[in-house]
Amino acid sequence: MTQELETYTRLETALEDQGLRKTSARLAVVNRIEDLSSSFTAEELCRDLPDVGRATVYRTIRNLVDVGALCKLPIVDGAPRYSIARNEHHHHTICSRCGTVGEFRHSTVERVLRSLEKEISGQIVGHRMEIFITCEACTKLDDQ
Amino acid sequence: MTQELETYTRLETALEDQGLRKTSARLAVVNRIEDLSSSFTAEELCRDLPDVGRATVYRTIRNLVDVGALCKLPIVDGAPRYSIARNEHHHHTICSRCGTVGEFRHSTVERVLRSLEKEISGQIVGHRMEIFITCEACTKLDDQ
DNA sequence: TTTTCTAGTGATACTAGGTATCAATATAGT
DNA sequence: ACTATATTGATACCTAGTATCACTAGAAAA
Repeated sequence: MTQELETYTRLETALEDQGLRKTSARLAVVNRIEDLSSSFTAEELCRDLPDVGRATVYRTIRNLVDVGALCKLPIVDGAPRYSIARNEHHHHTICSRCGTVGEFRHSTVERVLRSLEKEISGQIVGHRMEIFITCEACTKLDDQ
Repeated sequence: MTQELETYTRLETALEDQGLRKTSARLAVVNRIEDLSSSFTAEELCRDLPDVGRATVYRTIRNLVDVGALCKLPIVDGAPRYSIARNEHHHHTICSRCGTVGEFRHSTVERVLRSLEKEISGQIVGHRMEIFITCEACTKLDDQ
């Protein structure tokens, strides 16, 4: 009984929890996502993994989104970007230059929602908040 | 000099302000949008206006979005929905059943942003907030 | 370890949503 | 009415994503 058993990554675990087989194709997708450490589009992932079929890449992404391991961020005028969900409930920062996605939590957002309940007709069932930024790396590029 | 001069709608005015010709195709698109009184997708508009070419419908929508007369709301797993922008700065409610879009303004959202500036690395250049609801009409459908 | 059953794969064809092209046409100014 | 040019819309094309289905590989039983 070694530490090896602990080396399953959180995405691998997400697959297991779904009762999905750990196939070489799925592991390739999952490993690539974890190597990226940033957000990505489905097509980018396909390009990075030419030996995995497009259909499989899309299917695996969908599995991971369904189980909550990935967030799918709709992008106006572009393909949705995916990022690993690190916290239970959170919001995103998106760099409008390079597309890098970050996470933040803020209790005030939830408080805003409660106060809005009165002025909104209908029942609130969810919300989404994104903050568009110029990230530090892109700001540095400007300064040069 | 009659009141007739006042009958330009806000979308017609938006076209004029762009220096765009008021062609019959564009007026058909604009009138249809104003008749709708709700949000719509580009394809819905094409279906409603079979005599206007698809390209023209899409072009006109793009013009109106560019000038700020329409809001383009990205929808996860679906075509973006458009709604007339009635207020300068606002956020949207979206009924997750029927897609109806509403507007709301809330000063607290802006206050949240200011307090977030400290904990976010990079410069905030914009934001977006959407509240997903079950609207009253859809709630009534449930009750039956 | 081989067999067997089923989940998974990936090439292909397809769909939806949207844009570029370009000859034909409508618009607005003279 | 004439003319210059903005606009149109049919067409072809593009990107993103899904359905199909014969084939393959994983996992569990024998």
